Amino acid sequence: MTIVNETPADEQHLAWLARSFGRPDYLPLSPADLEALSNAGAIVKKYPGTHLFKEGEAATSAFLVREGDVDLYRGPAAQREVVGRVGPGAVIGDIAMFSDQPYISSARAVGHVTAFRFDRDRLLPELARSPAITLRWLVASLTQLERTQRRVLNLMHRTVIAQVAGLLVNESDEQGEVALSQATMATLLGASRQSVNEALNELKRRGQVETGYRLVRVLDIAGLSQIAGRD
Amino acid sequence: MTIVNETPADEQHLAWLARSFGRPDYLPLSPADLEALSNAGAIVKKYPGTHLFKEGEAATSAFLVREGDVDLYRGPAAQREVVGRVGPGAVIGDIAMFSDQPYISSARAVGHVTAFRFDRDRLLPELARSPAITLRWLVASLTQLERTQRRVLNLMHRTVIAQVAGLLVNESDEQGEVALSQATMATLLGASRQSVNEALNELKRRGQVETGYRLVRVLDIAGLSQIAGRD
DNA sequence: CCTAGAGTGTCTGCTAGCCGACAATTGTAT
DNA sequence: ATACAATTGTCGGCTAGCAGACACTCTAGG
Repeated sequence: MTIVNETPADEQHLAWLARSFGRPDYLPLSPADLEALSNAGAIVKKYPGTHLFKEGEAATSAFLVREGDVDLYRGPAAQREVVGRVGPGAVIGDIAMFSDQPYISSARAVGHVTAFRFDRDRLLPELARSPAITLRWLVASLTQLERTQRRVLNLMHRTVIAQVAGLLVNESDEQGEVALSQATMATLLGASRQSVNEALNELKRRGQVETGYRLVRVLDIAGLSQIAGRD
Repeated sequence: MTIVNETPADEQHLAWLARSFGRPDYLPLSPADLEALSNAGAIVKKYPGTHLFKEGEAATSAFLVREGDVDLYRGPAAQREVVGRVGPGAVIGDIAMFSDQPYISSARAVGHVTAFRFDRDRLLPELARSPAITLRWLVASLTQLERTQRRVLNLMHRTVIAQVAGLLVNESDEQGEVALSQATMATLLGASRQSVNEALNELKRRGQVETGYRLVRVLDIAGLSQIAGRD
């Protein structure tokens, strides 16, 4: 994880994917749906460090994460650039699969991961049989599209501090903590490490966050949300 | 059309919608599909200046433009901010309709417009009956999503000149002309009018474009594409 | 307990692009 | 024709944020 200040467009693409698709609320499928789709794939368990899929492979499957976290990264394994981490509820690889394109990132199990794997060839007929589910997926993807566009705006002409605030609001866990290095946050936002650092200092000065090693603790979500602007 | 240098986030959202959805290649439906969906709506003809839908209305319908151009704009009619123009093949309003949200923009016929109007209440059952079409729509929307994200990158960290070049490449018609004011282009890109002007001058200096009143003539598409970077 | 590698805190340029302002040009409606 | 509106062309000032550099701090692995 060295590439930090040089964040080529492709890295950021990934960052985008992560930010947009990694969101757990992008869950187009209910348990009932899954029941109906049980023929379309299978549950898979992955040991830490193993891959769900790799960048560049033909996208024959999509995955719905059930348990555990998955890192999305790009580039050769040796110098991989982690670009996002998704947890239970996330659907990954569906775009590539439906669009019949190679995966644009690699997905690697962080801890023990359980996921439902949809196989393209089996899923399509199944969807043709269950239009309601297809429709649900469609609505989910359109919602996602809308959200992505909306988010774009919030990035495009917002100051780094607003972006950082937004990221913290979205990414903080139950304890209000965000366990990301400033460099990673910078990549996620498409900003420079220095700028993120500066923004964080400002927020710290205002008493809205505390920072630590690879950690940011959110103290005032309301305040941050306000800074971030509507989302 | 005064608001030019102040381009609030919402305006740009619209710009995004226009740029992303206005693209004629976002056509998920073949004539055969339409035939199958003929129960889901009806063909409508609009006189110049009339509206297909207005911002804020409940999105009960989506439209597939058949003939003529449609302006997408935002704000009160008096001081409307045109934010994009779409032609035949474009599908508009589908996001709002499927997501059950109000339209985010108004759509107004520029010339005589023929369009197919999908009515939500009739479309949904119809889609349930024709899963293949739903699936096609899904794939189209995911492709669109992917494209949008990719495009985001090209905007996010590219210089204005690169953005302008990209816009020209995408938006030029058969004669290699783009009939947009610099101010509109600026809004579309989320840049300032002045910067766009400067970029255009640079391109002109290099002999890659000619400019006129509300018009840019593309002389060297290859060159522009290269400047724009991969898309 | 030490040390190497990762991450953080800061500083000094530097520049793209924004903003406001205003003149010059082109279109359009009377 | 002619006046008014829309658009283009340009300046100068100003600021956010990037790049490079470097010291300092934390943490994990022997």
